[in-house]
Amino acid sequence: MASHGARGRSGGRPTLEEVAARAGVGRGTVSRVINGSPRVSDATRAAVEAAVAELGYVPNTAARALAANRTDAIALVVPEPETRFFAEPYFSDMLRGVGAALSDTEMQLLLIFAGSDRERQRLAQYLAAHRVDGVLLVSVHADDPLPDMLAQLEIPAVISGPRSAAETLTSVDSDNYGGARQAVEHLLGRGRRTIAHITGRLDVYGAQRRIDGYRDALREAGHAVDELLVEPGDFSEDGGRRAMEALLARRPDLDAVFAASDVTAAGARHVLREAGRRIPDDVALVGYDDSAIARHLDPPLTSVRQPIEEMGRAMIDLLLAEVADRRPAVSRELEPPRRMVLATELVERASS
Amino acid sequence: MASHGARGRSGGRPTLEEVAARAGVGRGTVSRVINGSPRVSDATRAAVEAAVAELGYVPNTAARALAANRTDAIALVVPEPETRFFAEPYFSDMLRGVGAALSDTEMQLLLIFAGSDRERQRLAQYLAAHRVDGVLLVSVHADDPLPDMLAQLEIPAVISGPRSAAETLTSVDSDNYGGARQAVEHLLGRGRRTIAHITGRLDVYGAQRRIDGYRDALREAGHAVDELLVEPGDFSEDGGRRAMEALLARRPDLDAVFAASDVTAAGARHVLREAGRRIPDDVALVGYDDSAIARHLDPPLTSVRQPIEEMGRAMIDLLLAEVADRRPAVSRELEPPRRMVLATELVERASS
DNA sequence: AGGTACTGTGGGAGCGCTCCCACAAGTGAT
DNA sequence: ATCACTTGTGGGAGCGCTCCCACAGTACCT
Repeated sequence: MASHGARGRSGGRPTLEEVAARAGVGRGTVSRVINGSPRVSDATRAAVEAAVAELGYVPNTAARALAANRTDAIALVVPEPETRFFAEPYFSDMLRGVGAALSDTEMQLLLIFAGSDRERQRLAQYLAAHRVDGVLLVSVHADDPLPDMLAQLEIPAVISGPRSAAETLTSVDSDNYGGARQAVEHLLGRGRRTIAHITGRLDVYGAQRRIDGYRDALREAGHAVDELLVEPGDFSEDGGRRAMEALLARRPDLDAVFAASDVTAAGARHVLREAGRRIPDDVALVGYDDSAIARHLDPPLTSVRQPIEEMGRAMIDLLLAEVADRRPAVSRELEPPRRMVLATELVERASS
Repeated sequence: MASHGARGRSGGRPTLEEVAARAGVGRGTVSRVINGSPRVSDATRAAVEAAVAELGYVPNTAARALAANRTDAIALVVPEPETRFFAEPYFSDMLRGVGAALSDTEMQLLLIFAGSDRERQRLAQYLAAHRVDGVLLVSVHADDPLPDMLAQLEIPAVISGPRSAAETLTSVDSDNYGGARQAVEHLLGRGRRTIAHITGRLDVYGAQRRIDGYRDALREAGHAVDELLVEPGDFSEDGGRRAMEALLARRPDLDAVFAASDVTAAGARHVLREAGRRIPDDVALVGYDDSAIARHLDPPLTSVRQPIEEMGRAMIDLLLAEVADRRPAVSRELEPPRRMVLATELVERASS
């Protein structure tokens, strides 16, 4: 390797200093132009820009990061194994939204999986080294220590799907409560009266909100809520199957099912078919997520769509704002966390 | 914000200097310990490690990058839109292999999509800024300018699937030639004599090698190669359909088809069915890739498996080596590019 | 005329590390 | 005892930038 002192002398990449010399101005002025400061005269700006173009100057990120104490990078942390990431359209939609929102920014996006213990270990190191200015957290379980860790390191973070009503991080969510109401009101409007609900995992806040929406929609329509019609699931197909069996055994007279996810609905559909119930003639079925599976089910599944791509966009907007007006944690603790809730949309198909 | 001078003074992250003071040694010694240099006595090493643990020291990446002129990051560049990345198992398998090979390294992996012009623009800037030490290139077309750009910037790179026999970059590939031979020899072994080949895109080197393998296998078994049995496809299902129609029209007596991809085979299967040919009774069918589609086809498709995960691992090994013994480009040009070819495996199923 | 403000600019200091040179201390051959 | 290495260590210089202070120049009030 070349000797240390001679490293970037002539053949290497041009530096700020060289651009300054070329443009006949000082280092500070070039820096101001590069960073878009308004305190530069038009003539000077033009001269600097010409020098930049002539030399093909590109700022050295490491030097900038060191001097300015920022990295211009944010991480999308997925606390799941990679397999799930690729399997579920949720993540790719989210990534698309995030990517779009970031595309007119200098910010660089890092995708970090933290499914295994080992990966979590690496992530902890990574965050401790402050290698990103902010973190996007998706699909976090209620007892995950990650959010606390971020708070302690004072790294700005935005979470999709708050962990509880008392979420301390800035959060973006879809309107789980409203979405559930839409589903139930739709079923009521179709003349259904005995509407069951297969819930999601009860330790997921969004699942709780869907239950609330289900109950309130019934109540406000003047129906009593029969707890025999509510059966816990876990978002999985198998869970949907088991829940449906339990429901059919308890209330064979039910005429509609609202499932907390499309996959759950697919499991329920299977059991209903085996029991000889026709969909939607005997039992109407509504799912949640409007995932690919909803379109391909037989019959196509009515489902509640969450605007996932928009959520990704919103998360970036909030995170960038938080990174920009980063303040001492003290004053931060006094403000309530920012929240954003996006509307859902009922997509009607043949199953209801 | 706190004043510049006071920034990292007391509340902030510990620095090398502080660790050195704590351990009662010099800055250089701490640096040696951190970087695993052997030129440190055991006692000193222990003292430094204790200080590091007590202070919770984590090296500042930006400072290290600036001083050492490296980033400890490499990029996996995918010159495709994100959608394809998520749709094709090829990429997720590759990512798994790459991730595994990297997991006991300090290297950080960046995933960069360069499907649109805009994204390519960003990538160019990114590379010009030397923000990564090396690049992994997957799925590059023959006329892509990316490799030249990398060469000019003197950024180490490894390509999966060389663009031609004269590929100048270090490359990792599966044995397309051998894989095709396996497929054809298998069909010959099953007593088939009139074996057609639907090729891949002719501008893809791997597709050419599969054609070579097909021809040589037939020739060496003492059969003449009938060019009427070779029809160009493009790896797509539709291409497979069209090619199969052409082949059936020209040589209705064919008794086997070797397709250059599983998707192509699926298209061919469709046409064969419509023409009333039974698989494998009338026509045996073999695909390439051993993708999910092969398992789910009716009948399940015999296919040539490429060890994609291993290829990912191999790419990392080669790239890290290249990054490690980075030399002036001059001496580099004198050596031939390194190449690695991994064996394929025929997975036999009901279609042949 | 003097003050006050603002605009535009140059350049010192410093970010936290790595690299390398200098040098002390020990080891063994002559 | 001298020389020649080797091993371990400290610290200066420098990586390329940002931040900020200082200051010249101009404009506008008293």
